[in-house]
Amino acid sequence: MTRAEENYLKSIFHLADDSSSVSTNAIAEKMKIKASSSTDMIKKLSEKGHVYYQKYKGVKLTEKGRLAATSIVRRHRLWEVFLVDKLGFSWDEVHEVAEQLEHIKSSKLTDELDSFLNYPKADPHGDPIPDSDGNILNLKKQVLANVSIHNNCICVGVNDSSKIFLRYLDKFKIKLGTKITVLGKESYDGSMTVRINNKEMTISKEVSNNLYVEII
Amino acid sequence: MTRAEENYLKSIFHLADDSSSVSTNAIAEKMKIKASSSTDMIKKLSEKGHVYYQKYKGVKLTEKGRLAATSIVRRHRLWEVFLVDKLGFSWDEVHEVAEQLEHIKSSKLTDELDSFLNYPKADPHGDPIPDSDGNILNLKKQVLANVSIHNNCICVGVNDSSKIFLRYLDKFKIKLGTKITVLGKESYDGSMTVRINNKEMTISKEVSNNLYVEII
DNA sequence: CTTAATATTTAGACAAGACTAAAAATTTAT
DNA sequence: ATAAATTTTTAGTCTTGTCTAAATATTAAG
Repeated sequence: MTRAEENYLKSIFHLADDSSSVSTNAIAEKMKIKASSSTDMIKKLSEKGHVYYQKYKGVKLTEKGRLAATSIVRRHRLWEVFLVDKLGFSWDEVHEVAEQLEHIKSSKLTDELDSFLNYPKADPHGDPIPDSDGNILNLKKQVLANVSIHNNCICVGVNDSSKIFLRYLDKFKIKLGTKITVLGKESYDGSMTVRINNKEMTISKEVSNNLYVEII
Repeated sequence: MTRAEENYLKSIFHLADDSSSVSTNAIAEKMKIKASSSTDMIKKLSEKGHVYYQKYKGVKLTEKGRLAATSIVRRHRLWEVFLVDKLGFSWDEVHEVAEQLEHIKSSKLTDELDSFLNYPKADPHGDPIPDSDGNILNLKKQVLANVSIHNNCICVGVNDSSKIFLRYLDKFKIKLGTKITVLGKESYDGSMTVRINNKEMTISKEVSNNLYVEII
């Protein structure tokens, strides 16, 4: 599997949440290449059994193709966690580097990394990390603002990755995996009282709208 | 700088310890490609100012080329340390994966990794890690067997990377950076009494011949 | 010092993956 | 239902990095 092939599979995967079919044009647009190049490669992927393809009718991943794609997504997201958690990258600096790291081929590497990171369930943007069999947990990721009172949840990502917001989070030591308990909500301004790191604090609607959490 | 170009520079660097010149044939042999391919690429590298090249006379790295080469070597060796120290790879499993990781381009990544690993001076094979300016510390790496009595040294690598030997080292918790004090030597069989991890032990000539250390 | 052996380069070809321009199929609109 | 607009595919070209076969330099041997 070449790097180019991997990128095509990944793009198709991202374009087709459900198992709907994707046009060669849509692929080209996403990958910022010309449609003719896309058509060419799709033919190759089809011959190799990674996609179903009928002229003018678009493509769908085969099971084999889906597995390859989730494997790439798994690597990408694990590396993103690594960069943020271990190397102190901010949540908006990771994508470009992870685009490169995702192509490193070594299943031992991927699995040891997973273990080293303590089997994270989501990347820093809150997107779920597929397991090594290609299963993707449907994280009921939601914005903190929507969590109702008395619920416990963990931080799984951000909606806003601006420097200012990330600095705010740093200041209060809110990061991936941080546990948050919702203690109260103020209907007047939407502000919220929460317990984070064993300290109570009040956060604005703006903040709670930009924090993704998963209820536990 | 393409991946292929990087591999050529790395090979030239490894072939020319001193600044002697390297034949296109030697490069081809090292890289397991044909001599004609090597000649072709050398011409390109020469045009780009990475090597000095005169037909039939071999090549030398320019300062620019040397800098690029050490940067690749730096990345390779840092990743090797990461794989062994953090992900539990054994010392003979790392090379192939590091060959891939060394091509990831992000100076932030390299420098943060260096910091995360606590600025290691040598990779798991005892080879020195260039700094970000391309300086290579001349580690006076030597086999433990040659260290004389009363000296303190730290383990910087192995000469034998067989599973059995590595298992032996694991058993006694000897790893990269482990401090070793030479307490005595037995001239009869070359065995050596040492203090490792605050415990005295005797190691055979076979072992001390296969452990690289640096005197401190 | 001339020839044989060896090392190196040149010339021409090929696969991968991209491109442009043109042709063909499909969809939309009248 | 047919022409116009749009989407998709085909055909041919280019670059990168490799190869084989042939040509040319260099080195070694008598």
